[in-house]
Amino acid sequence: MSVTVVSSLGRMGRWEPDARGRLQQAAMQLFLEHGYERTTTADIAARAGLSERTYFRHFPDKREVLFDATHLLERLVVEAVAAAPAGAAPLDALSAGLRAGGEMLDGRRDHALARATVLASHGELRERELAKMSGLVAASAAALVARGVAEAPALLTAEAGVAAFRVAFDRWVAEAASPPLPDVVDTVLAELRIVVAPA
Amino acid sequence: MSVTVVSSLGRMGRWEPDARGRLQQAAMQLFLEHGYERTTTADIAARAGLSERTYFRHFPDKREVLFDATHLLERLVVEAVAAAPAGAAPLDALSAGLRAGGEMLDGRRDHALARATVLASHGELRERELAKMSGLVAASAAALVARGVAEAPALLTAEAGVAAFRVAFDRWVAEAASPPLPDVVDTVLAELRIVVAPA
DNA sequence: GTCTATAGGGCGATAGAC
DNA sequence: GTCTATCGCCCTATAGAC
Repeated sequence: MSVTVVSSLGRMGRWEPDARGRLQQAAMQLFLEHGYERTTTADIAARAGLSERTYFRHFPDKREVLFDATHLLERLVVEAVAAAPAGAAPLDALSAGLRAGGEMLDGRRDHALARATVLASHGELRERELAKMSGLVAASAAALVARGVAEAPALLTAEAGVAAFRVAFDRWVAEAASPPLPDVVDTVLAELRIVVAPA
Repeated sequence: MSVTVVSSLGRMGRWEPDARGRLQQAAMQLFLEHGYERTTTADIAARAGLSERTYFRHFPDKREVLFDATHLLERLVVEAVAAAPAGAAPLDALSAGLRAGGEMLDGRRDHALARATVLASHGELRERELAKMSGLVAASAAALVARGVAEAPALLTAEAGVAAFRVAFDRWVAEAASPPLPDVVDTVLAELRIVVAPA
């Protein structure tokens, strides 16, 4: 999920460009090579050709370097929720948003798999991932409220929808020959509707 | 959520009894008095009359001291799911489990409120809380699988049900004159069924 | 119990770009 | 001059090793 937006202007002066992207790349490599625990923030900075102190200017802690793409995912979901047809039910609007988020990730399954491997290796990282998903819930709920949905149903819809997205993502990552992520999202949302259906 | 099971045998020998409970009490007090960040693990140990090393014998990190009751909650939910009527639908069985968990917490709203205040004060703690709820999802899904529910619907039911439980808990804590927690859980589950209902 | 490595923050200095 | 990215050094607390 590094989404390194490399400046096409070439070097901009005294420093190599894209320090942030270099830190992300270095971190992923080192976490895969030696494991998360046995990699220090100093190691990451060194491989990126920067000082440890500079690492902490870009990322507030050791975990955050793996979560830069979350902002983009959140933005895509929120925008697609806003763009959903005016008459759409809350969960249908959110469904459109989550599919849009899924499209962004779908082309990057290799990276998603590598990242999932690292995340699985350490509880700290899984905790951070959950926190990010919780942020997505809040953003999704806010996007629904902006459509005129009341607070309570907006929050519940967001919780259920994002939970389904997580399940879909895990399933998509785990299976080598998986349908495109947006399709898996649709499938899981349909399954959700069934298990939660009123008697 | 400290659930200090004080031994009624009085002092048992060389040490003051219930070191673990004393650590939990000391931590809650200090976090409320001076804030989470400005309390050190050494401070907690000192107030409990123990060494810092002993703190880490009882809890693996600074956060975990606030999460001891999670095991009990998980056990109550799992047992009640197992005890649900054989014919009950997955979400109905889980609903019984979550109400049972709610009953345990219902008599301790003061403590829940104080604890929620501390949790809200620091991201690290909210992350840990989410991780614990994720554990509850896994345990609930396993309990449903033990009833014969297939993996996929069991996981989805657990995700949605526990999400509803969290929403209910937050609502119950936030409102001074709230109905009993099990009732709020029922209310929120009913709301969930509505927002997720198939068109 | 003691000892140590690492995370992570505070502050000031430097060196470009503008 | 201002603004911003970097570095270096000092510090404490966490957490694990011995």
